Amino acid sequence: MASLGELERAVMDLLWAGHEAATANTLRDMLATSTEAKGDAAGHEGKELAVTTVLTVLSRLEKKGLVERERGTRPHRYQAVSSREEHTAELMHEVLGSAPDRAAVLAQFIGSVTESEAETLRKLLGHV
Amino acid sequence: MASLGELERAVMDLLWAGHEAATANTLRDMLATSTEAKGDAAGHEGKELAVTTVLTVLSRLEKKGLVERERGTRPHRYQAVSSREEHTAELMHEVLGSAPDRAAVLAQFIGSVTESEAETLRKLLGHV
DNA sequence: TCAACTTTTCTACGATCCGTAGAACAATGA
DNA sequence: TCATTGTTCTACGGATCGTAGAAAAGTTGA
Repeated sequence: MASLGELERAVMDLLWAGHEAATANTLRDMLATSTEAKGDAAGHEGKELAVTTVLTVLSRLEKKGLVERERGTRPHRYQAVSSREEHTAELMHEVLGSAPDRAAVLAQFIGSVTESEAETLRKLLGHV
Repeated sequence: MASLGELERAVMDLLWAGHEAATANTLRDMLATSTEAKGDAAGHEGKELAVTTVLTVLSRLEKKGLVERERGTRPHRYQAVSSREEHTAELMHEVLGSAPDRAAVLAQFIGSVTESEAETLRKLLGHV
């Protein structure tokens, strides 16, 4: 109930990266130039999208609770409801929460974490 | 690229729970009775599905790499490729992996973990 | 070997989601 | 008030999923 499409994700990435509230037009331009000019790998973006397209995805993202907009200003300004980190962590909890044996999942999870991440975790858990 | 539909999930739950390889017929019966007779909350299951329906989802799950089948025996027998825990942990890694700042996500994640889970994690990380 | 039955594969349809955008409507500025 | 800019409505095509019939393939008792 919170999976994103490719364009939706691209928009969230911009909102998360930028980040102050942005208008649909700004986002359209950003989408047109982002990841472009790299000439390298699969140039995902670089398409000149119609503004209505951007507005549609923004509405959908709003409905999903990922984005909120200021309706006061005229060109509405959109921003992410939570940071990418919060959102991602929340997703992780969602995934974890759907399991009957959380401890076992955590064990499995920790088992395949890089050493540096393990170190990060140890610090975060600050075992006294 | 690994999100499951409602029925697909129900089938995986059975394969993960039961858990020896099962035939499509067995699964159909299990789906019909599982979560039924509870008369309580939303009785999700309890539908008598057509066997072909079950076979279809099993094929799709196979294509997704979540299920494998023994083609030798005649009623093919299906089983989960990995345990629910492995799968869930993998999903968590997938979610985490898509973030630029993994450490920040982990911090956020740890921040909202229950104390008992924090304890579990400390043990798993075996300080020192 | 053949008919009857079981199992699997093929094909398909409706619902929902997502990318995409035109048409229509609303606000704003001159 | 009119032209411009921004927003909402409506819609369509592709993909995924629940659902299952039709057809093909395999199995088995006689």
